[in-house]
Amino acid sequence: MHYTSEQEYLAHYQKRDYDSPLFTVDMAIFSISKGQLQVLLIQRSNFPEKDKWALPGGFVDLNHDQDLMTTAHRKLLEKTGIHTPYLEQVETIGNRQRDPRGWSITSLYFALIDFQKFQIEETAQIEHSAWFPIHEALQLELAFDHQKLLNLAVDRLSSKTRYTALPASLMPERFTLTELQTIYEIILGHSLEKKAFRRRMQEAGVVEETGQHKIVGKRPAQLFRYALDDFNFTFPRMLETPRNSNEDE
Amino acid sequence: MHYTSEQEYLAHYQKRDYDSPLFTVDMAIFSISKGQLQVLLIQRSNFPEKDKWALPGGFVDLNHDQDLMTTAHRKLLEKTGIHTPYLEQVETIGNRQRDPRGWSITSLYFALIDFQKFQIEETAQIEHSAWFPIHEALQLELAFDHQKLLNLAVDRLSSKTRYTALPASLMPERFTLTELQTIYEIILGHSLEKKAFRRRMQEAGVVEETGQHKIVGKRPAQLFRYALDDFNFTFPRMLETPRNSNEDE
DNA sequence: AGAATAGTGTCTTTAAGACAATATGGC
DNA sequence: GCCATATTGTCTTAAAGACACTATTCT
Repeated sequence: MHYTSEQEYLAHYQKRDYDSPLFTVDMAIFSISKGQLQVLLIQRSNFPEKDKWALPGGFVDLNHDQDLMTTAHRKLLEKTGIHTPYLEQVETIGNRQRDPRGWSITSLYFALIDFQKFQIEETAQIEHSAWFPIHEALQLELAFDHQKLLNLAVDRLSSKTRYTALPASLMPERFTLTELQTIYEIILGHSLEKKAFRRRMQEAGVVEETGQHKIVGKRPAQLFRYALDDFNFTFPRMLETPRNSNEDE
Repeated sequence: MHYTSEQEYLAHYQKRDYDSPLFTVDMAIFSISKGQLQVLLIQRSNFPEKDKWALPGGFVDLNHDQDLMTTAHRKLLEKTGIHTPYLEQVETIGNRQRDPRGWSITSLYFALIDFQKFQIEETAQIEHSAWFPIHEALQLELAFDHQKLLNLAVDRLSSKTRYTALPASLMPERFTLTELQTIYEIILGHSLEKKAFRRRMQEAGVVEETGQHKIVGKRPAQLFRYALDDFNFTFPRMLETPRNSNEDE
């Protein structure tokens, strides 16, 4: 059949003229608690890969989702009850082997959420979900290729931590610089120089003083807030690993 | 129906249980010629968006493509006859508006190819294709959301040029440092300091001398080759824009 | 006063920018 | 020798690391 106008073409067009692979969105939802980077996993209640732990994810809702980001936000909301944190697309993986049902594609997103705000959404929660420290999660024999996906997300997070202000999105509204530095250190897996860290954050204008203080135990600490619109601020240099320490291994 | 084993589940599983969006791979194929960054566009011979210029792209071949990267390589080969350049996934865009046929998703890749090696593949070439300088391409009213896609690819390329050795993948086997610097300058849109550029490349061990020289006209220049395995080397600092120049605007 | 945590002073180091000076080969 | 292009010397600058020192509050 030969069409002579776009209208005519679209009138005759049927979805499913082309065989289309399965498409899903998967989420690596990160938070920090107990001094460790944690990831939220769900235990699958259905085949395939029933009973295995997996990254939360699912299909696009063609009727309700405006775009992929919406799908990711919806998944996040379903699993955590949280609505507005930082979401970033990591990578899209597609091949014939990753799912026993055949050719399938997933777009992987990661989310960074403030642990204090958070509570697992129990409503209509068929599947178990739980937080795992990253290194435990990676030893869990996850469903599908989710170990690889989780590694991709962790790598992206730690690499961006070296040159952006992204970890600030894990913080509550107000926070002390020591708290922020601790978050950086947890993600990076090594310590940072206090003076250098504070200078970097303040001189770049990434954080600003609120005037308020937080008394925890000893000397009260100044409370700061994030001073920029988005979390994609890039520093002109990478953070280094401490110059003496022979790296962990 | 309730299944009790993965085998049983898979035996009854049918594709198309879920409505799945259209999925394509689109390519921003870059090269450098005549002192400008160029992109390869094709003129669509079919509906929708017939006759408009577009990024080359198409559906996954579920029977032959191993994974998405293979699909991208295949598209590149079909359009250019070239087989092994640098390919990188930029982003995956999916929403309801971008294609008149409904919800659709595209994974955008970019390729960097050595213009000297290249010739447009005329074999079985139904669609016209042509190279355009980026700024011309962006004024062309491209099909679908391809202007947005092209912008994403260009942004990724220039941002990675600021802190990686990626542009080296645009070079032939052997090249002079002046040639490489020129490529950087074209992509970035501003000049770079000669000494600083050479120091950066050589001290990081990104390039190595071949011992050979190239006599163009005046003093012969040393020929270098790329010294690393992959093109993802990251420098510890960003290139700056020249400190005096008040930027272009 | 002593402990603990917050915050600063300041010297060193790394790698980039600026710019002038030198080197080489064609004509 | 003159010109153009390649290549190097070396001073300055930006921003990070190291590390010691001061400040504030609690007990």
